[in-house]
Amino acid sequence: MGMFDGLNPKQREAACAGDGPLLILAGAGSGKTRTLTYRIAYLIAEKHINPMNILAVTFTNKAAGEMKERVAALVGPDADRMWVSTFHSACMRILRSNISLLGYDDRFTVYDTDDQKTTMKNVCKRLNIDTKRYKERTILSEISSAKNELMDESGYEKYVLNDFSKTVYARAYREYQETLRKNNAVDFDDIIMLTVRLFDEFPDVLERYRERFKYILVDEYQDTNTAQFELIRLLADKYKNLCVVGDDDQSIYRFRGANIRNILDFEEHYPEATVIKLEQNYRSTQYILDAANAVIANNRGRKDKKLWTDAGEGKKPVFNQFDTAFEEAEYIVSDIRHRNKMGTGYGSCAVLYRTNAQARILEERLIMAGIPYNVVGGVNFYSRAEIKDIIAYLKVIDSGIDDLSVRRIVNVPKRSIGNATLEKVLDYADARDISLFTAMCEAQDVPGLGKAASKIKVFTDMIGVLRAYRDNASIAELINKIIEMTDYEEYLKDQDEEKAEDKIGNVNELVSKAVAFCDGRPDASLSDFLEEVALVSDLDSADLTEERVLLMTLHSAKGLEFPIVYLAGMEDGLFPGYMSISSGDDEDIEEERRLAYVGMTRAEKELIMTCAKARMLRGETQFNPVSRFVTEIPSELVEGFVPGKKKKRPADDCYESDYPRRASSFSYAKKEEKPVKPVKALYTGTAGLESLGIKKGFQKAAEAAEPDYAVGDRVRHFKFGAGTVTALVREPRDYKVSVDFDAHGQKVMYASFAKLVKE
DNA sequence: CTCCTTTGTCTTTTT
DNA sequence: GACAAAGGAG
Repeated sequence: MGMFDGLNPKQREAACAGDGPLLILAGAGSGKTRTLTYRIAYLIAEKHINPMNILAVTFTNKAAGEMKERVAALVGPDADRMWVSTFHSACMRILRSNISLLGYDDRFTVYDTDDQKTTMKNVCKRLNIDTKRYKERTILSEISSAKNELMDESGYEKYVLNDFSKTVYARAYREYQETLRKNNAVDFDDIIMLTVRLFDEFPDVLERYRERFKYILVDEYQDTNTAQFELIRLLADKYKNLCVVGDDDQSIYRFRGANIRNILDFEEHYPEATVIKLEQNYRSTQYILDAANAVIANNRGRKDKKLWTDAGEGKKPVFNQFDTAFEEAEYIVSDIRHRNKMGTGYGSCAVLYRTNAQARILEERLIMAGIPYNVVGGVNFYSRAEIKDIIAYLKVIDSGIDDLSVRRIVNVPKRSIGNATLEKVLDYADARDISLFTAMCEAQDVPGLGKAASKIKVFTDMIGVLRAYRDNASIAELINKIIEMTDYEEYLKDQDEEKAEDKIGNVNELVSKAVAFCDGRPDASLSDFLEEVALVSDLDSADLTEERVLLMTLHSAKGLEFPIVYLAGMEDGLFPGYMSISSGDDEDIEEERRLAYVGMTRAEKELIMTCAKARMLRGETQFNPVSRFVTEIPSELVEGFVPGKKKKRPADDCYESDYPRRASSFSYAKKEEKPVKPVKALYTGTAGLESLGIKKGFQKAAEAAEPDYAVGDRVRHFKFGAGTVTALVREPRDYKVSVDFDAHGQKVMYASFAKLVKE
């Protein structure tokens, strides 16, 4: 069978495995997507499965698009009839035709993170929840976790009975959910949870989809959360033709509910499962793989596997430490420029980092050096204010049920409709149980409005005109009409002359996106467009083919590969992040380590790791030691001096002896080490840290030690000088200390970072 | 009602 | 250090 000649024996075994549950453990760069694609092709071409009966699920739209394309290349247009989509868009499709069973209108909208936050703010106001004590974000993430665990508001209330500190969340959850329902909206997590509920409560619906999707394939299975797991389980339970592909070592989305146990316990869920391991790596050279293997080996409870390659040993990974983040960026940029002179294209280089904030300093240096680059991720295109404004207009034109959108645009641009007016209309709407927009249409009946009623009428009339206009115009034309009727460009210029140009550009970009969306599907409705927009991120459209250096977070880099990879900011406190260090939960550090593994295995030919001794973080200079992930690499596998590298120590008894020992944290060199200065010409030298009056070393943040000062004591801060302690509050992870500084006034800071010295 | 100033919070990561 | 939200003045 010629079709499968391009696969290695293991890949072929996986692609051509028989029916029943199948787990493909695919290490980084082992041809995972390729194997999955061929498996689908095998089902269609060899087993003559009707493509209609196949459901392939991925996490990103990009992955879905690529897979569909690749399958089409193998089996032809038949591929169009199968579902290849993300969890979210698959569920959206199911909900669109069935959500009325759950009591929602089938023209429901999807709230993004911003919308959720606004909603929660209103909820807190209504329930008199003190948002100083319970932040909207915290409440929302609690609700999100609950939904990822399939706990609806009633379930959560029961769960909370054992924990009174959480009753506030339970109240907020219920009110939040009611608000969403009133607005006929769902959030991201609802999309999955409601689909599961639909299947639970309506077995006939489930049965229909079970018959439809006789073959199910899931990519990146290690990133599924409980709700997604349950969804797949329900669908696959009848025929059990479930093929999942993943790598437990690349599970990096625990923070948003991914449950690594889903992949680790697959064989327990499906005892009859076939398991195939893909361990041959086609991406990197041996040194890089060895280094990555050495790091990930420090994690416990992983599926045993070891990547190998026949690509040759290649070059050793390189490590360099610098005095400041500025010098680090300088080095990376000059190294890229040097390589470019030697013939390496800019497009071959990628700089990966832990947090988006690190991009800025790198960008500055790249601009100065005149090197073309792209930053992937960061602020999502669709969450920019100007785009959200236009989308809100579209949503109101489309349905008007969604109060949130109405409130967003009612006074944008300024129409002299303020909060007081809005509150009156809102009261009127509440009393009658109608939507805000409907109430606004009856503004003349709303008591106490006075002149404001006519202002509202101008607005509702305009929406009316736009609605009429929509009926025989394309979406792009409609957007242009909105801009024209609202004088939106004028509004942007009034706001900020400088930024206006960019923003107008973005709005035009949205028009192009609308044109592209309608291209090839003339019957697409406004609702379809809005749905697409809700589920798409601009990560999906990132162009990786240009000859530009790419900057992105480690998370965004998953699934990609580059000849030259820089891992910047390899510092304990940044990567692994401060949060994961101080949480005291090993799982957190392990997740960060998997992230390091993902980063290292992106490199094909060369891996360059860098870090800085001092770095500006949250407005304060932080001094961090070399990342433990660097020190976990055996020195014979690294080029360059790793300071603070510990000697092997006798095993402590924290861990069972058959697990690799976790590297101990926060060991740092006691003696002064010479800074690595690979780029002598650029290195300007910095005064020693000590001269700034700072004690060297990283203060251990976990288990905050009680400060040796108390309220009323005189203390000294390295930057703010002398002051008096006015308050000392114990917080879960640290002491929060308030100091009244003689020269700088009142400051509140965390004790472990403030490094206050008692006088 | 709007504009301006001040204050506080934030930095993980995103479908 | 950046940006949003809240609060106060006109």
